[in-house]
Amino acid sequence: MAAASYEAKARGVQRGMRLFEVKNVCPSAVILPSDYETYSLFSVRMFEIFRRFSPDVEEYSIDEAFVDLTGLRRSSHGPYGMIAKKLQETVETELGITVSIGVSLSKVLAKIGSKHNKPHGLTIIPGMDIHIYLAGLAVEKVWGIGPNTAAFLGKFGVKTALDFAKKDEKFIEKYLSKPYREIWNELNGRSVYPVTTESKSSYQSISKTKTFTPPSSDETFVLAQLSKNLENACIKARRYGLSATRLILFLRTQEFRDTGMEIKLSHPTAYPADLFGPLREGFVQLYRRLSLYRQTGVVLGGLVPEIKVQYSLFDDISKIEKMAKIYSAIDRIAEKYGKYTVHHARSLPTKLQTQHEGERGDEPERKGDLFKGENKRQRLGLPMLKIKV
DNA sequence: TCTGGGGTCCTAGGACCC
DNA sequence: TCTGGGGTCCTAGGACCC
Repeated sequence: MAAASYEAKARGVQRGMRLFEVKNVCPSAVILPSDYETYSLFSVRMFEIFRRFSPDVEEYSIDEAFVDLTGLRRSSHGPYGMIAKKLQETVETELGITVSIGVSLSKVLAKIGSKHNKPHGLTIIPGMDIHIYLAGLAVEKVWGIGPNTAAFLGKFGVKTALDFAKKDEKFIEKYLSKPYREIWNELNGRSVYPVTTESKSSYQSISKTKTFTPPSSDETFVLAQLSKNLENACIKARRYGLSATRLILFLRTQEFRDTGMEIKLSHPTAYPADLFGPLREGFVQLYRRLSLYRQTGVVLGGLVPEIKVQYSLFDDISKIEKMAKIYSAIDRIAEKYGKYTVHHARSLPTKLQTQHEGERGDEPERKGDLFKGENKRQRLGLPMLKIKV
């Protein structure tokens, strides 16, 4: 389970729960498959609204952004809080969704503000009030501070965000690395993280993993899972016009022991046919017959734009071109008839083992299961959007 | 959080070179 | 041949985020 409504959360549903657990805690829960396409449409519209208020918008994730309001009070004829309020109202009227906003001197403080009051919150943290908001906040709730760092800081009596902010520079320099020094500055109202406007150029890596229940020690089955991971990762890479120069594969056992390895590729590629060989070699080294595996994963790394791929004198160009043709045909078929219309025989043995009920299938069940006269968007009850194509 | 899936960045230490 | 100093690049792994 990836996300829960506020109502579900109130009844004890938590992020990362498995579906049967959700049903145990909250039998009346309505479980829906995710619909990334719709989220993306809202996301694009939301960022577009933000940009009406300021040109400096950092699209941080699909549902979050940083907006730099510095210097805009003049043109907006009002304080920052008022600009934020207007921004919030605009999103609500145009998109029919609520957003929570934090306004402060730095990104880390703005984040704290945005989480302070949800949903539909608007929290302004001026410099003189920083301590108020930090005092009641556990240090691990601060953006960038996780359980490990919180545990470490706890050894020095640092429990709250305020405890951390008040530590002197000598302590910070002595014990903490760059990211935490930066957070420390941000908490003290000194902005060190810029709002970066330019959208992230591209992926650094593409990964595909899959957990299967029950766990398996079947060599053929586990390798097939990896092959399928690889195929899926390659599909995504090709969609973004990227080729990989490294292949990482890993296996996770029932006991959550991970083993993995990285393989450097002789030339950049996004074709499974090029990668099954190395994948298999890696797998043979990792696989232990007596282990029970619950997850496989593949990461394509060292991604380079397809265009820039240089072939060496000794590469077989005609073979490469043939491969390109085959895969572009496969991609077109997949687009037209669905993802798994055509796939490699190597991935076939994933069907050896029936998956437990209630586990995710390859596609959300709802897709295609529409009533007459319905389309996906109407069914979700979404407001009509003007979609730029 | 008794454990789903997809990402990013930082750092220490080794390899290699002059 | 051995030793010392310094720079760069790469990799594994850690930590964190949505």
